[in-house]
Amino acid sequence: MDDALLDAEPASAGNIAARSDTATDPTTPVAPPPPAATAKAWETVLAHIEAQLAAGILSPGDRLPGERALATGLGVGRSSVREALRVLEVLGLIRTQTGSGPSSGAIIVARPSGGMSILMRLQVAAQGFAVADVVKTRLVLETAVARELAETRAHTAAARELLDAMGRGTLTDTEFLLLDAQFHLSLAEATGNDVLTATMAGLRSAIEAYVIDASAHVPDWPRTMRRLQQEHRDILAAIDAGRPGEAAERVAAHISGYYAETRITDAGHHHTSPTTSDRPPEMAPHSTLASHPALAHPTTT
Amino acid sequence: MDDALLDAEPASAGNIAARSDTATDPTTPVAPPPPAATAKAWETVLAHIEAQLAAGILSPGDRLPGERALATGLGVGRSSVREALRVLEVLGLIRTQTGSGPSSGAIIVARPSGGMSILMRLQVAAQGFAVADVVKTRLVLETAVARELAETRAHTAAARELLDAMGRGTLTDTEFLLLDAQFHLSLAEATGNDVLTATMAGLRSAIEAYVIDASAHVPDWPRTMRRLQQEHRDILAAIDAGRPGEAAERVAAHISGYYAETRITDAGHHHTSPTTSDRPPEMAPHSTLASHPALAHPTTT
DNA sequence: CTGATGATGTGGTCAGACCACATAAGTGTA
DNA sequence: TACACTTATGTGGTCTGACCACATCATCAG
Repeated sequence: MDDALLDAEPASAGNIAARSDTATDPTTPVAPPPPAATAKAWETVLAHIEAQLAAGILSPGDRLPGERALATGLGVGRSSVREALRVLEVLGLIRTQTGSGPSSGAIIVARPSGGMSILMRLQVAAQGFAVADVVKTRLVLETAVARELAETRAHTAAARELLDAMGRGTLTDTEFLLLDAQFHLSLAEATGNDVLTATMAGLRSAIEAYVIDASAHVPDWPRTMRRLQQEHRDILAAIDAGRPGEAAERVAAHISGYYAETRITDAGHHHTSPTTSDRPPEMAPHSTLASHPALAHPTTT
Repeated sequence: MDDALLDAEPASAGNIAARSDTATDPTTPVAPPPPAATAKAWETVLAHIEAQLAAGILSPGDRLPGERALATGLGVGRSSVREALRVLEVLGLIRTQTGSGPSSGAIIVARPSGGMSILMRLQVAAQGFAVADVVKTRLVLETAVARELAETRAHTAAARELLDAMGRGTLTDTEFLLLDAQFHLSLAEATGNDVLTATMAGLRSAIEAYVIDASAHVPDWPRTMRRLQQEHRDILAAIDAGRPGEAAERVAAHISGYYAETRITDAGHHHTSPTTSDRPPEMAPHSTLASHPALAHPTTT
């Protein structure tokens, strides 16, 4: 059955980004430059795998053929295969592992949160996304999440546990904000909507550095922390009580309140208010969070 | 000034995923295996570029050092550099071009829509995203878009032009749906929120194949097309008249109505209603759209 | 039956070599 | 001098071959 995974050009044709060069088949008369320029080798590989995913030939849990087999099967070099696999890995579609045995090689996983996070994080870093827009979008989504949870009386056990964890002991700002992120994410997860959950995870990840950095500038952090914690309790109470309108309002106030207090949305984009300071425009916070490797595939989802 | 772009370990330390091996600097005492296993070479490259983006050293329009320079500068092989650059390219952060001169090489662009699209499209293909969840999320976002546009009386000229284009002449289903997608996207763009716009583009792209496929099963397509077109006009009218509630309601009805009619949301995920047919579970539509290369970076944004 | 030991196959990485391409510099004319 | 042509030069794109570390599995001695 592995043969199907390597069929580059099935007789039925229609495969995207087929490579006519380097192919040993003399029947196809090269086809001058049909639509656009010739597809790049790594795009061929990516298209091939995407087609097999879309056709259901590959499903989560399945193993991809080895890099060498894919290369020879598609008529490309192994390095091109690797570039495509690297993309798939970062997007959260496959997981690679060295060694031998059933769990080695590239395996389909379909974990979108990691890819969403790195995408949004990098776009914010590269000034493609304004922090203010990230916050606004999060506001829209999380308000809808709270409303839906209240309407459906969804299970919020995970959120409550995180709420309790935030209440126990004295936490540093970073520790609290970590739990805070998990709390908000657990609300999204409670909807059962994976798209929503992954998007929320990405949005949060994109501005995480800014949030943490801003907490240092809050005058009375313990007081702010207590207020946020109380707001969390109120939100959860409104959800559990089945009051959609109140839940949505409280979420909106919670989010916009914090960002207004910390003025996070003032930083980090092209059209930024220039009145804040005279440093080189839009310096990013820290820029080096030790716990922030290039790929922080969150294990949350 | 290119020197800064190659500084792998600035004296201030703190760089993520620093590679102590192959480095010719004997000052750093190797640091056994600090947190986890050694970072992969391509992660080193990615982290290095991300750090420079976050620090503002790299901005849109800037050129990255050449692949060979980057490789020697970071002490990795060129293939590892390429894997990192490939990821950045797919995520819409850089654009590469062969040849010489100022427009060649890798250039920071920060175009998020393409990356968002391929991410969501692949996740749907790999069954990480349920089509129903994509539609639900789109419903939430686009409802908010319509409400905001009506509240702010935003400019909707682009949307109106597309509306007119959809009205002219007789269009095939595919042509109409293409304009339909652009119409909805233009609404998102009108908000000026790039995050929202990119997300909407990704969501649409993820289910585009399903939408087109489903249109073939609509019994009376010209009638459906006229109805959709009328709904478009009503939505735009509500927005231009500044009636947020009505605009939001009409958008919600428009979207959920179409997907209910075509039953698109019945297909394409793990927990799918098994009663529909007895084909191999969840066959994707077509799976090969000739106009659908692996990377369809939309030029819309 | 058990434990050590090698064979096998995986991804991860690097070095080197080409190619196609686009610009820039040089060269030759008119 | 001005213009056309030719030749470097440097870019990404690709392939090949070679290692390495690692994890499993088959083998074999005890």
